[in-house]
Amino acid sequence: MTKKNIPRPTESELEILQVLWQHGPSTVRFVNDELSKRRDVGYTTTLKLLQLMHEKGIVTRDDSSRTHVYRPALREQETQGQIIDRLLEAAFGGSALKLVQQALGNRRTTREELDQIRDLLDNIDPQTPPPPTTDASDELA
Amino acid sequence: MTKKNIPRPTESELEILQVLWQHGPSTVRFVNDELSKRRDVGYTTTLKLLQLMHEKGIVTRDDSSRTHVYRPALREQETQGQIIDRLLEAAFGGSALKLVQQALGNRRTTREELDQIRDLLDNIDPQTPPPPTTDASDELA
DNA sequence: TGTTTGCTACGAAGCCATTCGTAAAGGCTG
DNA sequence: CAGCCTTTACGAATGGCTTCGTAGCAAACA
Repeated sequence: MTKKNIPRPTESELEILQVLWQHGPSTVRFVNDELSKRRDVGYTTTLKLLQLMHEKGIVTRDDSSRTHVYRPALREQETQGQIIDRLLEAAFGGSALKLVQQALGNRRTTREELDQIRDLLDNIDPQTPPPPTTDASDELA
Repeated sequence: MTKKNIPRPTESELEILQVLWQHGPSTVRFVNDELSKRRDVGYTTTLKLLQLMHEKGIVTRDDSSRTHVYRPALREQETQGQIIDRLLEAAFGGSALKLVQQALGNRRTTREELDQIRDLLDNIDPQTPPPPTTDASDELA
């Protein structure tokens, strides 16, 4: 199954991916310890999750030694991008603007972060061609 | 019934909420027609979804006439805000900056939207006092 | 008035995510 | 060596989401 088909990580899987992204290749024990800092989770639960993720191709593992070492098979940015895509469609009607407004509006954001975002904005090439607004309001059913 | 506890809408429920937010109070038929523009969905499926959402308190309905009229019980901004909160925790380690970077970085965003975001930034009161930075970078596992 | 159409209610099935219990095996220590 | 600890592998139970089929009823229509 060398599928390009990237499985969409569940919420639990994302938690684990975050640990792996942040700390690099990790054992089940380590991942579980990290997760345990945030919530109650059994060791075998974490193990099972990692095994499933392995089957799905979300992580790879080195099982040459008895204690397996897992590492992410998905890159952080790509994955996050995908998630945003979904969210954009699912909850924001495709409007990145609305999403950013929400992310920044209802939240305490530091001046430093705001500045960083401004920098980011200045480095974006605006996509001049506004997509032909597919206004389906004239259709009927 | 009158639960304070706001249930977190599922993805399908969000689709429906979007229709209601956008078009106002709607019948099952109307919602289903809207959903059908995007994907294949049976009438009774939409009906059931709306009934469940009603039970959960996600929508209210007027059943005084034979054809019931549903309307959202959650406000768009609040709901979207909640969703962002979750996403922030689940996938972005709580960093709104990272999220915004992803939302804007890998995406075709129009100049107009970028300008609007700049306006938004200018109207945000930055949280100048970075609270006693709980810098966890020295922790180990 | 009898038929057809449209609507709601309900239940059940299928699928997936999550959690946990238990067993088997390797390795380490006393 | 014996026993304990850690690890992996499974299997199963649970619960939630989604979908659909069927039935009953009301309204509209010819």
